[in-house]
Amino acid sequence: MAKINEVAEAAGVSISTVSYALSGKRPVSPATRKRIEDAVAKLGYSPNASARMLAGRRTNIFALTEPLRTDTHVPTHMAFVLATAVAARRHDYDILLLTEEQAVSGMKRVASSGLADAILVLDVAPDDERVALARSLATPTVFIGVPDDHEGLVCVDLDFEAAARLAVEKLATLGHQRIGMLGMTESAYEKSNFPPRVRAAYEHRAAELGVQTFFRTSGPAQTDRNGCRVAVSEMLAAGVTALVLHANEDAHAIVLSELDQRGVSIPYDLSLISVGNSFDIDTLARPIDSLPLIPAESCNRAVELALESLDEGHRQPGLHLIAPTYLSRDSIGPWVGSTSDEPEAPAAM
Amino acid sequence: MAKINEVAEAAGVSISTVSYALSGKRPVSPATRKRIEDAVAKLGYSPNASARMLAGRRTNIFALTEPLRTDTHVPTHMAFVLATAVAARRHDYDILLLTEEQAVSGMKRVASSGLADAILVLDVAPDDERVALARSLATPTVFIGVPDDHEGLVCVDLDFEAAARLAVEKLATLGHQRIGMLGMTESAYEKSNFPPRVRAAYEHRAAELGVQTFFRTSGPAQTDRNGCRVAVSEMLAAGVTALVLHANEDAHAIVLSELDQRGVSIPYDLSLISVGNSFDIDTLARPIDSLPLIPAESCNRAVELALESLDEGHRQPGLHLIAPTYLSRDSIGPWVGSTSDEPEAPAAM
DNA sequence: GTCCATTGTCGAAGCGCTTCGATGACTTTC
DNA sequence: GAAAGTCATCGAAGCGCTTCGACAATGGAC
Repeated sequence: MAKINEVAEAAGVSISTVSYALSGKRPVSPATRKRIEDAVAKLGYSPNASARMLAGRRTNIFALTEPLRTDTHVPTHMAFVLATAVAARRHDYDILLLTEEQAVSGMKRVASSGLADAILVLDVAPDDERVALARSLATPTVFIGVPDDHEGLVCVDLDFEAAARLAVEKLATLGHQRIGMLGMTESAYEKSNFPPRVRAAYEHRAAELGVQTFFRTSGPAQTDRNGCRVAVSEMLAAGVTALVLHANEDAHAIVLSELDQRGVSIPYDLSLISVGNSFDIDTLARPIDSLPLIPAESCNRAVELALESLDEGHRQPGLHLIAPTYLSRDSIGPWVGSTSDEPEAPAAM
Repeated sequence: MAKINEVAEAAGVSISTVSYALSGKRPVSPATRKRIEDAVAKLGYSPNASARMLAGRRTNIFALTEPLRTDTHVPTHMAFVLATAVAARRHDYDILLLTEEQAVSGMKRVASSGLADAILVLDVAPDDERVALARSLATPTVFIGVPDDHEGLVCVDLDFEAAARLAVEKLATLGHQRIGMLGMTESAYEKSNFPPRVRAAYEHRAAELGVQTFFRTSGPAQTDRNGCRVAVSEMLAAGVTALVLHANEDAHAIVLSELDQRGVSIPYDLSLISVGNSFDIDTLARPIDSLPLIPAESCNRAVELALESLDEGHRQPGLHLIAPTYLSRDSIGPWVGSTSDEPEAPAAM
């Protein structure tokens, strides 16, 4: 491992000139630069990370706190971890993992020892204990996900409410007059203020557009196979011609199999849109249109925000909502039922 | 962020005394130690990681290279990542993530910049490109998994061959005289020398014990639902009274559902043992006895080996095979069939 | 009382970089 | 042709620790 002074000697210049040539922070003449580059290549020089951190007061490391909760879908979680790592590397940053208990205690440690320049928070819970901690830390912290109490924090997430509205608009434009939403579990609507807001956005936009809405959860505390089936059948019975899904992968699969079993054809008998899904929609038995939560998008934005907040003072808390993107899989179509105001029995019932 | 000199001043001692008091590398009188501890507590002092790295020539960071291959089971992979992080923290080490392309290029970067003290290699392929790289690096590297060509490397893994032998012994002791193995995919037996060795160990030990063996793969290039079913039915037809599974989770599930469908009762009609499974055996429809590959075990050992190889010179390449542990789930029982040497048709057929 | 160990503490020299201010060597300007 | 400005480069002072050698102060051996 060659050191910077060896490069300087080999190139016949001073140490500082080598540093400036490599960082580009001050101009260096082309001739000198060439000699330095040759020396670097010849010696296989690579700056020592520790020395650089100490002198440069920047570690080029982000800590990633990610307590893998028991009810978290592992592949989705992993997708976020990987997306964060990729996004960080694009800006020459590495990711230090803080898992399990370290997710909290590690944040303190990393902040007080200056091991990381910023902390990225994954798998955010509505009442996350890392919220209070983040407020007490001097190290910039970015939440990927929005906790209920996000006062003073920097948070990134998909604009779920906009996604819900967009889904409603799509369906309304196609003539649907009765639509349903299969939501998350009941407990999700009690424990957090976020799912109710998505539901409210859906209902509010539908009301504006004169569309009648129905709503069912996908189970009491966790996705309930039978509950989902009943929910779907009830909404179909109520004359719903389109369904918005704001639920997990299991619930999607259950709905699809139930519809398949009933001979309900998508999109002819029923239009289907998923909002805020973080799993891969194309692995479903029948891929459907979606307004997905894309890990890469959230993580890129989070990394950018983390970088911004490194410039002291530049630290502006706030919610950063990502505009939803519509992914078409031909699962929605125009409403072709009776033109009466009171459609009673859809074809499939 | 208080610095060490502030602590020294507050305690009325020199900087070096503070350092020694905190590291314990030289004796410090109880009275002085107390004053220093008080000062540390009062100032909330926490040593600066960068400075410590530079001066101490140790980063207390392990790099973890983990390219998530497309055919890797994500939750299993995640279990290894988490186990590594936990094991590292127990020795006061943090984990730096090297994912995707960075899995290889990151190894070089991390090694040449001295960012990590050692590199841990996950998701090892038979012909892993990181093998050659590891040999060229001065940074100690530990493989969690064994590549085909492991000459000169430090590798940790379950002793799969011992596990296979142990499974055979268990069954032989219970009186089984015809046993079968459902192995991995065909391609696994062509591309790597490792699955064939497990098969060979199984066959060799059976021969020693006078037990007749059968063998089938679980598909050509990937687990094949139908292929597995046929394999099971063929082995049952051949009079097999016990089955050893050395396959992925899907294959296990397929075998169980096939047996269930045929009314084959475990362990009365058929004994079942899984060897080297890295998924949670208890999430199967019917948990079965196993000699599992336990992430925490491999990762702990890997971390210990990494630490050992930090003491220069102490670097002894070698395979470190972990003795298998038998996990009972009551899926094996004594052979109760005919005592004839040629059992033709087991009860379930 | 002298000599030698032992113990606790200190000062200073790094670790390998970054960065600031200074200094020549040239150009430009009037 | 002197004053002012540019440009490329250098030297040195850190960054906040660890660690080595030195050195009083103490205690025991004789």
